[in-house]
Amino acid sequence: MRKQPEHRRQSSRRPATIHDVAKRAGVSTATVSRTLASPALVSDEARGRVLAAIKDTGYTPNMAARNLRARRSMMVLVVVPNIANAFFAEVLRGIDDELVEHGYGIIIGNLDNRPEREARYVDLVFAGQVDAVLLMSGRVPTGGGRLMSEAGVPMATICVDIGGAFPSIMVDDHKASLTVVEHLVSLGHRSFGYLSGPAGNRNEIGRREGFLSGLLAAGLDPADATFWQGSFMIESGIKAAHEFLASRKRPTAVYAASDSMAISFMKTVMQGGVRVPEDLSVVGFDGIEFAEFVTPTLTTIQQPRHEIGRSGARALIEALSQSSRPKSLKLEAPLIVRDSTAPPRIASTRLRRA
Amino acid sequence: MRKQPEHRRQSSRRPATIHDVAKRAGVSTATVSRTLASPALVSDEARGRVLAAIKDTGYTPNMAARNLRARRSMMVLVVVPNIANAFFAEVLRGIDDELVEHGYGIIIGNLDNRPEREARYVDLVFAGQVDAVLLMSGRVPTGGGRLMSEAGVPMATICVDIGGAFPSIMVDDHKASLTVVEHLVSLGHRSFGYLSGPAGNRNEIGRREGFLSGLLAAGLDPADATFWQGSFMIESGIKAAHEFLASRKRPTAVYAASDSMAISFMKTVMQGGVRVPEDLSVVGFDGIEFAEFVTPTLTTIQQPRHEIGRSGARALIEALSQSSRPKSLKLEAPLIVRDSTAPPRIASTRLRRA
DNA sequence: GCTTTTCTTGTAATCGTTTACATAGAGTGT
DNA sequence: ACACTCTATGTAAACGATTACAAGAAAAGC
Repeated sequence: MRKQPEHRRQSSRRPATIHDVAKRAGVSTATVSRTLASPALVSDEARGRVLAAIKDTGYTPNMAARNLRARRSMMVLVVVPNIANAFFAEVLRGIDDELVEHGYGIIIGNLDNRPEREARYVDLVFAGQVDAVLLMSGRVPTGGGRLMSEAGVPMATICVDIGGAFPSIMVDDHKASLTVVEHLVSLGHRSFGYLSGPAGNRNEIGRREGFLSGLLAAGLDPADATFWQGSFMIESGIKAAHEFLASRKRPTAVYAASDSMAISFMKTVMQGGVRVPEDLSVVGFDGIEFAEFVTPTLTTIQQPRHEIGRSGARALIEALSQSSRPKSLKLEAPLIVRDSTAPPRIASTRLRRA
Repeated sequence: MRKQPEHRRQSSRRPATIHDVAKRAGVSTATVSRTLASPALVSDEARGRVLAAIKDTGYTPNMAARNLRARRSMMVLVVVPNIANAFFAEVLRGIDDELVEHGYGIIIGNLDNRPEREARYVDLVFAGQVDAVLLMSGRVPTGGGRLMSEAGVPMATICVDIGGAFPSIMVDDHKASLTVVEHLVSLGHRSFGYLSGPAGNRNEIGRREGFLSGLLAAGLDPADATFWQGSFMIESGIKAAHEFLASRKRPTAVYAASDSMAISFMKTVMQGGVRVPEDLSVVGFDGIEFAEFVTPTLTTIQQPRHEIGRSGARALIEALSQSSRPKSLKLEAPLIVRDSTAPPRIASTRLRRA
């Protein structure tokens, strides 16, 4: 069981270091470092030699060393509940756009909907491997008995509201829901169904309350509305649809708290013989790409996903440069009216095709 | 313009280091390090004290320091052409699943379809910030006059074939195309259309050749087929559809080299009055989630995206541990038959609804 | 009891940067 | 000619881990 010699990967020659450059240029490592970090401090002559040496050697500063010395990593951890979720992809793009501009990189923390995966990323943060954290999961990750938020790095949540004093960048759920109800009411609807998100979820709460406020504002009694318990996921839309089909009391408009539910709900009731939008109007929430491609195309609240990501990243960058806490932000989410909503049949038969 | 004192972020007390732990436990830093890396070398008694001290101080090893010393980063760079593309999300999940098991993290390199973004990630690799690279873009990233592949880190491409001696983990395009044609032929189709990917693209070439081979195998003349030049993207499906609608010679089955094109093609010809699958069968390639939700649901080749990601990551891990090159791999891609394909009308009217 | 082996532990070098401090030379003002 | 500022550079100490090597103590062999 002899020990291997320490450097065994000599096959690929090791990359040039600042020492190699310094030697070749005939200067000290300090001058090389300065040439890169603050060129004004270096004479034209020396700078020229250093740059030439850098080119010759193909030198790239070693990040681990730089980060160790500078005590920062130029990396941001983005915690996503499930990377396969199409909704997050565009948000990630927004984050990336902003971060790249400021020289930061993205480390993806994919929880894959398994809380036990949180620990790994808690460690990452405590290990100083990232300078800031953007959270898209529904709670503060924990692991080894500590909360990620205790690590002392700037942190913000986006898309979700996890309560507490946590800075969050998201859409105004309440306000968006209001516009949904207003739209449906203006079409002539009077009987509503609401397909909810998971009980207790803060986004769900905001959307539901907006829905209820909307009913009240229209002079309707929330008690007359039908409620189905959902989970934001596809399956719960199917389940609710079956309940809808089995029920005698059918609202003329259903508002689902997510597009996934809206789409699966719509598809399932249509298979049950219900025509959308003739017999039933359906509205979703999120504005996923899908929504434009289903038949009929889905009326929904468009979350400005790219903008959310970008704003979230920007909030972190600001907090980083001012060493302050990130600031919360509520964004506007427009209602996109498509083909899944129309005047109800009974109330306005004459208006159809007008 | 006075200089700031060096440590200005004293607001959040700095994290515990190995020295803090050593002092508290009354041992040397070497013993602390050994307690973590190879506990067998440490006496029970010392180990106990060290572990207690670690718990007390909340110590987490600093990664930058560890990486600097160990000359590795435990990070893998994944270069994606466009992170917002739903296709890649599931692949990423597969990659993540495998990497997490081996203690590696993911750094996302999002090119956002802009080649100028490549340089940043070339630097990252040369800077030793990642131990390996997984490429999903169509070419080897370049920047500052050097190729990413010259950095000497293990590298493989997944999903795509960029030619050369590059290890690739992907689906057998040729074989998959064959099964598409076989399926359509078995339904009774005799006249075909092919909606291609971008000219010269290696995946496109494989799929096209498979298509042609299939025709020949069925005793058909490829010269009778209709070809539309596409780009894998949505718009080119729409464009091809308009050409289809304007043409007198309409094949009874169209095979598109991507789902995006298949879906937009299908939707557009349907708006033009063509019924799918009654008048026209449509097949796609990729198996994106969408494909299941369009109307009619799309028959397509299902790329095992999760498995591709996982295998790609595994190939890298293997190469890393054996300090060898990653090995290429071709995966099976099944045909998923859905509602967009049916026997052609003319040829088999009697068979319909049978 | 003396040598040899085994087990623990500590010392200090190392990884590749950045940067506070020191220094040397040139320029400036009187 | 002297004191003083500036500019350009080098020296060396961090940053926080890992680990080769040395060394002391305890156990084992004869």
